[in-house]
Amino acid sequence: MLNDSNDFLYPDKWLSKASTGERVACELRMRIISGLIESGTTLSENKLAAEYHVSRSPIREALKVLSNENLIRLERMGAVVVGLTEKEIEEIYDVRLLIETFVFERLVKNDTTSVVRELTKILEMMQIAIKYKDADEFALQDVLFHETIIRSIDHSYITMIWNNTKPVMESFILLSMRMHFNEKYDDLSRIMKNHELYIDAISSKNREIMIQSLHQNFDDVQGKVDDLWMSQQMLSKAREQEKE
Amino acid sequence: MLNDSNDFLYPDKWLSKASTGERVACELRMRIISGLIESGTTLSENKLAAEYHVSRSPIREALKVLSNENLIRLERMGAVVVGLTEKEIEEIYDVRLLIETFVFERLVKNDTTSVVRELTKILEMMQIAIKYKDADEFALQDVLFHETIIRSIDHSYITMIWNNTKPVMESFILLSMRMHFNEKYDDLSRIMKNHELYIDAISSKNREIMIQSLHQNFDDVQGKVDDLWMSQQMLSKAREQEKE
DNA sequence: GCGAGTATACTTGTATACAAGTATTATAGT
DNA sequence: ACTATAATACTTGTATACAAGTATACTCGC
Repeated sequence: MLNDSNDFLYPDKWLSKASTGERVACELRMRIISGLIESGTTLSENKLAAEYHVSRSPIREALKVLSNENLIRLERMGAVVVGLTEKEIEEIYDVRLLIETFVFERLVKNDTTSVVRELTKILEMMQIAIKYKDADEFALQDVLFHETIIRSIDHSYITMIWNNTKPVMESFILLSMRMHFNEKYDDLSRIMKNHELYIDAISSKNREIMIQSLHQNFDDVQGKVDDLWMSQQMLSKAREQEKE
Repeated sequence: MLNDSNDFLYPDKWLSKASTGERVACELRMRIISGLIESGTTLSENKLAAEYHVSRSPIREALKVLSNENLIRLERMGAVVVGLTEKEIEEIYDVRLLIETFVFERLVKNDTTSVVRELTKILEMMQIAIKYKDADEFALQDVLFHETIIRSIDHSYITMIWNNTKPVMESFILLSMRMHFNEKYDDLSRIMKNHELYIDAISSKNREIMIQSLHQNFDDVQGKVDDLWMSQQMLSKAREQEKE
């Protein structure tokens, strides 16, 4: 049932040390964000357990996780899928803008050389990922880039917010990258340029550049949002045609 | 074992519709924040299950919740208590400052009359709570005040952040209020004045007043932090003496 | 044909059972 | 006395079992 038409969506190697529950959460998350599971669908623990060939324990765990991420709503009977509309994606980026701005203000008060060094390393990794056309790796490094910045100030509650938004963000970026990677090289170089700008802002502690970079980043995303949105629409149309 | 010296810390009536897992989470949260469970302690699912006379299922659920709130760290063997130091409390208020500022910027773009009306109602409830010296009710309404503001902009990810920080904040405020309520009436009137200021800022859409109010609020908290901190120290000293 | 009431099937929440793995402790050998 | 190895006791993760509650559907009465 699960493997009828699609392979697993989430990269296996990222799940090496994950428990069954985490694996299910990742898989469900991808299926929800990609639109394979439509908004409004009601998920039942029993059915999911049967589909994934596991017991209800890990399923319950996964549903709790997804509920925290606002992808589903746990109700009396069943978990209804909230999904990710354009609105939610904008809201996630609101949050990222908010915390990255906060982090920047903290960051510039201290020595930033070690962070800059780490970020530069990640940037080079991203370059390699482009070279070998590895969309997943590129997405991973992209997320890691921002995570590195955010964790650098050692603020447990900012980190908490990051931890809660990261999975959705990561999945979203992953899907976007897979769709774009082979077509739009312009986009990729723009993303790279923007990340360089980001590093510049941090190393020079220049607020202006920072804001410029953040907005640029947001614009980048906006395009991806539209595309993902369109692809979801297409998927759902395709499904409707199947039903006929 | 559990009821040897202390009654339950969390108000029973707030748990009317809660599951066992939620109840355990609330109780453990209060015990951690109050310092009854010291930082660094390792909690075992089995022992907790035995203490609370429930099975491991709800305990696991509770530990996941507390882990999300950054009160414990789930490790290979056991969950180690992180606790709430002065640093963490400041960090929570960083986050609240961050999101309430964001919310204000959104709020002033729309009609605020209905929110102001709700807030005014809550303020009157707080006044009644003072009149009847009901610290718990006062704390509840205080938290509800801020929740009302935050939820008013209907931003799912800001709401998510609130949901994740609320329980700790609520417990913390609850404990603070219980300690202060009967001693410092000055504090209470200051808090009330500040909430009025908050409402003024929203209804007049005045950014200056808003910032003033937020900072005032933070100063209020700072005092409470010191006191709670001291009380934790006292508790831990008392425990050491018991051991002798 | 239609409405009320009951029965059934499915829901979650909690308890228990089991398996795999890890730390600690005790014992045996040097 | 000390080290190494083995055994034991305790850890989590997953599966299964059971109970209480809810929605649906069917049947019976009108």
